[in-house]
Amino acid sequence: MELRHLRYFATVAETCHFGRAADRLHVAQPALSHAIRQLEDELGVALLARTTRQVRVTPAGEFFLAEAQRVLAAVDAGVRGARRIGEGQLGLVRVGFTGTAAFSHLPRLARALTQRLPRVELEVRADLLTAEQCDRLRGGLLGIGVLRPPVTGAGIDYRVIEVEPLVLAVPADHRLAGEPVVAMTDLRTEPFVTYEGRDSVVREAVLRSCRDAGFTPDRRHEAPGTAALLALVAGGLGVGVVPASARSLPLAGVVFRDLAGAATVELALAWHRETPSPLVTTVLAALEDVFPSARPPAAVT
Amino acid sequence: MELRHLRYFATVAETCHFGRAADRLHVAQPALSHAIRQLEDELGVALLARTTRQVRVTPAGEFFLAEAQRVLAAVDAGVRGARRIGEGQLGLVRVGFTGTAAFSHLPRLARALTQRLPRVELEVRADLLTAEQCDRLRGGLLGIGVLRPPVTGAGIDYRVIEVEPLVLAVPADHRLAGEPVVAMTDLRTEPFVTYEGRDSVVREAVLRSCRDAGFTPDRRHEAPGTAALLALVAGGLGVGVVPASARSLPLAGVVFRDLAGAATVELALAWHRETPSPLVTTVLAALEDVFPSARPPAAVT
DNA sequence: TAAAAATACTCCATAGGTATTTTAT
DNA sequence: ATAAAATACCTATGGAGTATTTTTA
Repeated sequence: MELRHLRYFATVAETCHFGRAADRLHVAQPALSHAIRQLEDELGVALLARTTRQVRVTPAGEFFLAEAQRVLAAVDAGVRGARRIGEGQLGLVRVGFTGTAAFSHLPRLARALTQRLPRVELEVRADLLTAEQCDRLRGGLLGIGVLRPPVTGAGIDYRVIEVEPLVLAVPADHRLAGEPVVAMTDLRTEPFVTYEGRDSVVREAVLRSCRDAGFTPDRRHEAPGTAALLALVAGGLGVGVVPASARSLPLAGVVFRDLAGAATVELALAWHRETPSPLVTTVLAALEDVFPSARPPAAVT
Repeated sequence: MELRHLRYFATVAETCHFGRAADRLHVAQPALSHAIRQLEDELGVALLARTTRQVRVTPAGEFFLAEAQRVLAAVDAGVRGARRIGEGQLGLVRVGFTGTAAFSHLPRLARALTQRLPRVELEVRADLLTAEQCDRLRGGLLGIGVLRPPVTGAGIDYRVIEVEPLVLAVPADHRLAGEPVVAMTDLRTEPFVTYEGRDSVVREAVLRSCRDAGFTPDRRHEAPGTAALLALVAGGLGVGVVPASARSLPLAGVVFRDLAGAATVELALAWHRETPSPLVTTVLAALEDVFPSARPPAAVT
């Protein structure tokens, strides 16, 4: 038995007329008679009760028709689905985010995705450092990473979507809270709350900024993420230097001030160069105009 | 696309090995390579990522595999179902019953059917007179009738499964309630509760019995069915003459007594001769030893 | 008698076979 | 070096076409 038999039978059963069914199927009438006969022989049941003047569907035919229609519908669904997946319009993307990007960029990304690729499901893994994301991209555990260059290791392509200045976060009652702009050098004597961990790109940018301003910061406390860091700042335990996108995480008792003389950090979309799954490709393409490149694309070996 | 493609793909995807899949499918390996290539070309998607050393299923392939399996399962179900229907082992039989048969014979019939043909559904239409059942059998509204011959009209075959004597139903305090056997002639002066309607076979048998005993009954009341008739008897409104199977409908205040000199009535399984649907045929066959013929089969034109 | 399904017969497209090559580990 | 998929090529089955017959309403 082949799909041909089911297609032929379904059409004949629906029209109750071999000639018209043959027309619809673009085959000659004897081909139909033959195929239906084959089908009935294989099943050992009459599906159609036919005289030369009328064709009726038997109870067995009625039942088989229902199944045949299910089958043909399932085939159709399979074809469509497979094609959609092939075009990257259906499936599950796992997207990783660095700390603050989860707050500032995730909402826009999610909204854009559900609007443009409604059949693509989004799975989010937040609070991943750049190095962790690169590993997971290579391992296929992530499809796309929202991270801060430079990327570590080989095989990762990325596109910078934002160049953010570092800004100052101080308690609302801090002496610098009143200044519209603060210079890095003003922070020489301040106790710092910094990000913890060796691999944090922001942490490195902050330390570099201090070095460039001619001092080594008094790192009084460390926090595992931006939210915790700001909480410590609100508690008056020190000042924080964080990416501007942290402003989308307002916390009572913390004010943000522009920082003159501080480094910038970048935010980029990254993916594994070797496995350009159609899903990731279309998702990246769909995100092109929501997150345009902030600089010409760059690749790192 | 044909089922062949789905069968081949499913097997390769399950084994992840063209050679072993070819063995399982009893075809040569190049045939598989070719068929899968065809399928992928038609879909425009790679379903299998293959090197000469390993075969992996792509996400599109994963999805398509699931659909293919659904399809193959549905085809199988369709084949099995159609065959079962062809053999009459699946489907819905509508069975009609005359008044008392519903109480005396329906339980046994239903039990036998669910046990022997568990996939056959039973739809019961009770309280149908013989003439009504014959019409419905001819019209295809009933598959089988449990009725009292003689059948009316042409095209109905039947098999007598029971020859029942008529018995007497009297109030428990009636003068005849004490007799072990009552003769028809003893009823000459009794008020009768009879079945209503012109076509009732039992009613005619009762009237004939009275005529044979030399009297015309005093038909004081009429009831639309055995249950109602017995209720009137219990109420002391008269005596009833009913088929012996009415004994399976015990009612407080009514006692049954054998009747000497009364006619017998038959109970038969009847079906439409022209449309011997496999369902009806197997059901009748399955009922053969639960309801053996009480006399050699008879046909009426 | 006429419409429509079945049958008879022919042809070529293609499914599937064998032999061989290519490729990745 | 070798297992395994792809390629090349060939054969024959059978799907589908045309012409015709059969059937029944």
